[in-house]
Amino acid sequence: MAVTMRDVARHAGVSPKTVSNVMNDYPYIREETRIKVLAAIDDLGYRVNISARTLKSGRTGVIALVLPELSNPYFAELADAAIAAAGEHGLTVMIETTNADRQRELTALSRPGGHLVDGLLYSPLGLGQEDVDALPTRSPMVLLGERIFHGPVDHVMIDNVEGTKAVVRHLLDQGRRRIALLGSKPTEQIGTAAIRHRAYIEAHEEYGVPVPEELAVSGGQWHRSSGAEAMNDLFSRTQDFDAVFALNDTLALGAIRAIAAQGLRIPHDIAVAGFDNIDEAEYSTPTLTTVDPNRVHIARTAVDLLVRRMGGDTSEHEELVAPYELHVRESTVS
Amino acid sequence: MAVTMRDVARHAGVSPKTVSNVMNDYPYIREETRIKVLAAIDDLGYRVNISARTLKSGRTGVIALVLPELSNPYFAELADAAIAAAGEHGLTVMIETTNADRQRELTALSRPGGHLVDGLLYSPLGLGQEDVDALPTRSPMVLLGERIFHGPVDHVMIDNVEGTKAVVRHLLDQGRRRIALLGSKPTEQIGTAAIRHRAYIEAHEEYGVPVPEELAVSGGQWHRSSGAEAMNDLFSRTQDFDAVFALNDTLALGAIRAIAAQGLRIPHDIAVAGFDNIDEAEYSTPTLTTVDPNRVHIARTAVDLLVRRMGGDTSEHEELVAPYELHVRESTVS
DNA sequence: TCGGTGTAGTACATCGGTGTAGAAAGAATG
DNA sequence: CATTCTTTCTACACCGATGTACTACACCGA
Repeated sequence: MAVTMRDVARHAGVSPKTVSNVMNDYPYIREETRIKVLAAIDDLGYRVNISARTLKSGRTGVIALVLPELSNPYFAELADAAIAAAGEHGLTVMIETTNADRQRELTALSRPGGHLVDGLLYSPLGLGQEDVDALPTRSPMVLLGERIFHGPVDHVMIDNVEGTKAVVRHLLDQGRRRIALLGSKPTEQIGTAAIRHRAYIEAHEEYGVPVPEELAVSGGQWHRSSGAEAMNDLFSRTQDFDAVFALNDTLALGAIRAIAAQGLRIPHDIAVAGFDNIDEAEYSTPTLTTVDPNRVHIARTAVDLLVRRMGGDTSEHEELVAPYELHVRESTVS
Repeated sequence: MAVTMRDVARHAGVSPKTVSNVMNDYPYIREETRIKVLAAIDDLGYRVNISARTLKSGRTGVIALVLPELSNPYFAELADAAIAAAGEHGLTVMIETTNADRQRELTALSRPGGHLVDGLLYSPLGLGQEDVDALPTRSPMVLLGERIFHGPVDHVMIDNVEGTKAVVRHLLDQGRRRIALLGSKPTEQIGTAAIRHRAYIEAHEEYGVPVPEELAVSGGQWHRSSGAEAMNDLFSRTQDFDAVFALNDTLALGAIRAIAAQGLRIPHDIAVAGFDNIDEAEYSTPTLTTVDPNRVHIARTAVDLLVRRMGGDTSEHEELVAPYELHVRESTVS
């Protein structure tokens, strides 16, 4: 059996509550006693039982991060950033993946594990605005991503509109006039794809450049493989385009692969740009022009907000947008 | 305040214990009573308090996965596989990252969260054989990786020796005779780097090819950036090599970048091979020849072992090696 | 009729901490 | 000297579930 507070108390010759007080930095403890207790803790290798503490105090020191999958570098890097940010608050992160499945995302909201965590960072991909009522109004939670808006929770977003416009403008500035769009989701009115798609159209309109509707290709799961497939799809229909804007970096990297396989040169024949600025974008061949949504900022902001809510802050819910940054690399300029 | 078992019991007109019995599928319950209780649970939206259950039963349904970082795709993909494997057993995964820092890896072993998890999947990078005594002998744990051997725990390993030999033999078979080694750690006697380095030497010896000691370059953190730097290092010293074996894929991808920057062609001038078979290896330009250590197998094996131990199995500790697979791609053959 | 077995449910203690109230001792105040 | 305050520590109940032990009843066979 594990060592308990009782054991420590006996060993130190004090009451269990005094041990508890020492552990929780209760101010009125004689230095001598504190040392005695700490020594006993050390001697016996005592560790608090979080479950017991939780039962009484209601706190676990754990927050959950719910996201689609870690295989996607964007989410992996976001998770790393969130873990680091949580660590600064002394919190541990429990990661749950949903594969972007709506049902699994919904159950993640009501898991019994809900009792085990103090708060939730929630990044759904399968939900939609109609699920807004499923969001918990009482337990602390911060929403990430673009599937639901104006929910009863704090929300940290990527600056999709301005970020997308910046990269599309950049392509237009390079003289590209036939920019294919990779990864669109024609059936969806909401979500990241729809928002970026609209911004892509708006950027065209600002420049008075006709929107090449026929160059929009849907791209499934936004993996590398979908990027390559979508690209090959497009090639089978037309060669009449001089740039590709992929809705995320993995799509773009898959596309680069497919373009190279056609024997075409990037950016000379076709310029390619993505979105996310994953680590890989800086080391691909060619390096990838992309928008950095500022993961570190997002993670830190989200965790800070969550911590505030966990602390009982009930002020108005916030909707925050992280500042983006455009990184111009080889795939669009030579 | 949340709904408790008492509330449900009162609502259903039974004792709290009966509610507990219903929830735990205790066989001797009248169908009528069961329905009454389930209805009450539904009515009140009751969810068990895991902490309370844990306190009494000692089980949480959560396992921890300790690894260096998620930004490294190898670990991210391993984590995904582990989460999936754990899910099949109804377990949730709590991920903890250590940045390969020895101290943080050691504290991860004794965190208070230790009470919160039923078992531990542990993948250290900073520890060494001298830390073998720090491993817990009592709580269920499965060791991953190559930093410690013959510990008091189960151990699932990559087939580093045969995997490395296979890829080096492949390079030699292609007629390459001056194979640079990227990412070596000269100061370390143990660990993945040392094992793969030795296997690289052995493969040379099997073929009677002299080992080009001067072509071994150390590579820090095994990131893309370190790969590029190491490669540039090497170029600044010599051009007398016709292949590069990078000790992992991210190093290899960084190296590919640096080689391309020199205006050299892959594999014509220099062949490149890696280790890990991350998703990216299949979509890089050129695609990367590499060894697949079989993450899915590793994750599933490790979780299965852990579940057995959590179930109280105290049989002899196992050391298992996952079967590797060599993937030959463009970076070594044209 | 009696005892044995199986079914259905309950009472109570308990897991390991922490909040609350308060006791004991000495210091400060009037 | 009595009173109040401060510091230090303790006793006890309780968080919410579950294991153990027990009651009660029905049914069976002898």
